[in-house]
Amino acid sequence: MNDRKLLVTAALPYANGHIHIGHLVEYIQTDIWVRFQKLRGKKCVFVCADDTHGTAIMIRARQEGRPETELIADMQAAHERDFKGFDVSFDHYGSTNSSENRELCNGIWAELRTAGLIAERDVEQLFDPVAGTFLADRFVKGTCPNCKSPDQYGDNCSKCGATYSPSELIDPVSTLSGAKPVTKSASHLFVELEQLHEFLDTWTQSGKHLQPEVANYLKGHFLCDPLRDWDVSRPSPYFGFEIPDSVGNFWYVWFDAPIGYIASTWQWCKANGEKLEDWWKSSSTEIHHFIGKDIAYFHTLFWPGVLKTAGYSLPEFVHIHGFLTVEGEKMSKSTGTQVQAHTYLKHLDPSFLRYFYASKLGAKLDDIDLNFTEFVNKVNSDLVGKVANLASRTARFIEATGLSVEYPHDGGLFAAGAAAGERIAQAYDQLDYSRATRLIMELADQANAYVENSAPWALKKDPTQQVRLQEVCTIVLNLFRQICVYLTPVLPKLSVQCGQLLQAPITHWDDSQTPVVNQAISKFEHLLQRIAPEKIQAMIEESKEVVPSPAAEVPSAAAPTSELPIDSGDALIQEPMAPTCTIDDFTKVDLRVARIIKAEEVPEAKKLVKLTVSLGGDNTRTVFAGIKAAYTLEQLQGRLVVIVANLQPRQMKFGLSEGMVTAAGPGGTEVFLLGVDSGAVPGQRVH
RNA sequence: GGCGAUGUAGCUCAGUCGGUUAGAGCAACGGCUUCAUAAGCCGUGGGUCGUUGGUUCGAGUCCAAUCAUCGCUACCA
Repeated sequence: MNDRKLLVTAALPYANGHIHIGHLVEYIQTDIWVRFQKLRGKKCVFVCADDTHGTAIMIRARQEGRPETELIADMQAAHERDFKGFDVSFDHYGSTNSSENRELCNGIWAELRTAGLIAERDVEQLFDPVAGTFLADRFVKGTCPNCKSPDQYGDNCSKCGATYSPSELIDPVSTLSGAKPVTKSASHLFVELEQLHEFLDTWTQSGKHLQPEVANYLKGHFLCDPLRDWDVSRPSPYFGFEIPDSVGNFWYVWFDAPIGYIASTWQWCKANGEKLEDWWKSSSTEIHHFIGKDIAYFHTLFWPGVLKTAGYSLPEFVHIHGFLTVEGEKMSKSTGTQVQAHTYLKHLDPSFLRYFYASKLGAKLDDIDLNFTEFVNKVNSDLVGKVANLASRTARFIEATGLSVEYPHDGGLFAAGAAAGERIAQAYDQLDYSRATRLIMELADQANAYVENSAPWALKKDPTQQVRLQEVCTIVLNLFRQICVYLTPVLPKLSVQCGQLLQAPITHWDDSQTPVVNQAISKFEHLLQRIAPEKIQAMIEESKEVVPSPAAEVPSAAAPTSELPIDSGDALIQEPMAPTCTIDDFTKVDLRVARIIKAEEVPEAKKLVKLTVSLGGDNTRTVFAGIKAAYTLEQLQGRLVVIVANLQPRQMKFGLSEGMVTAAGPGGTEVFLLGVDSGAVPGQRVH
């Protein structure tokens, strides 16, 4: 079994955004596992690539006025820089936009055809005549055909929950150009996954390839019903690979993305004189995918189905991890908790995040939380106070003499540490890094206690104890080195530094089993700097996206300052301009100033607040607004707002809503009610 | 509301097959030490294992119900 090779992949980052600390959970988790396997002497190859295709890339490139290839090249360079900065050490980092990937897609496609899994049928889709492109569901808005709610996306209604195709929308509008889309029929290609149902049932439920929670989830959500056909083609124009036997059609990005794993391996093979078959079509190679829980479906149903059909090896295991929360909440740009990799690197040592994640990660797919207080405490206490301190408090004593010629008696400490190695290795192998780090810290505690009891600083002052001093330091530095060996997968830099200090590089896990003796040592230099809490603060500040607070908005409107803030164009890109409307269209909408006379909690609702607004006199309305997370009841009580007064009342779960309160912002805590300058009174119309 | 999970010390978590008095780290408190980056060592306090019921000689662990929290989703007119 030991000659088995490992091929490891992490999910392919999409070329539409930068790497942030949430992504890094996965890359660090995977990198630790790979480094561990290599340190144990396993043949292990770690490949990844940028995921480059799809409508989003095409649109973005257009907005930036440059070719897609330029956009994806820039983004890939940024991704690789970020990964390097965090010591994520891919053996090869490719791109899904490669000739290898195209060739593999062709081959796999042919196999799917031969197996009779591909069906073709027409799909009515909306086409934007101005932008000259078919519109993905998210690029179309219109009125729900079921409940007549306006401003709904193309696939389902967020109001009544109806699902439909974009072509059924009433008065559809392209969010790209604002043009009225036309319905065009296009031929789409589907993979009939249901034909593989039995195989997928067996594979996912075998208990060997997936975490039990995942197998359970698939069984309850997908495998209990017939599997739906998968639409894997998109009509031109589309940024991707054209399907060879279906001119004008391109593979959907999710078809060619996982094939990118194989393509990247192939590129690695070419560069290293290896054969792809040995890695993807051989029982002597175990394939391990590491992914987040959001893309479980693709990797556990569609992907095994494709591999099986095309004659490639199936993954030995798909390791699925949870998400990162920061301070107990989802990452957010406005609070600065969605820290980008390059921002982190400006302020903090990547080793710290690697260690912190390791100390929190288990094999389950629970989310992990980054609490900054805990982060600072843990890193400073464990890495600096315990581990680095071992070298720091002994190395200088024996800079002149070096290590003892023979390893002295240490009361069995080194042997106990060596014996712990198998338990630590097992924890790493099972992805239980929190256990591994806990076990390692026990060793550090014992080593520090040994320093305390041996009191080298006292020995130093006694000229008759110089040999003993050298022995004690030899022991402590070897315990330190043993710990560094065990931490090598997590902290490769510390491992190298330790190798330099003792002039004995750490190259194998078994370096933990034998002490280094009779050896000069290098001059001691600090290995790690403690985290100053101010650095965290600075990092968060830099990560905050400028979002004007409601409080700041009012004075700036009343008293314009001489310095205008620089506003990014992100909001407009996020939600493109609606098509031109006439003044008649506008006057159909009756906007009125209203006063919130009562704001009530709706206990069962997560987002809704029940408002009673007055338009003056006896004229009051009940309005439900999705602003619970952004405002307290006290803040709402009494204030003036602008409402859409002639909106058709809507029956909601908690009552009838007779209007809409206007607000800007993406939602959640970022909702900003429109206010009016003083002087306006309820009932006045907005012109 | 649907689906998935999770509730163990102030915080983050471990707790194997049901078995003695439920553990660790961090934080807190007291003492010691001064080699070390305000690091280290020893000690102390702190838990009705969410709640209720059940199975059992015995339940943190198994079963049922219930409550709470988190994620996705629905409800943002």
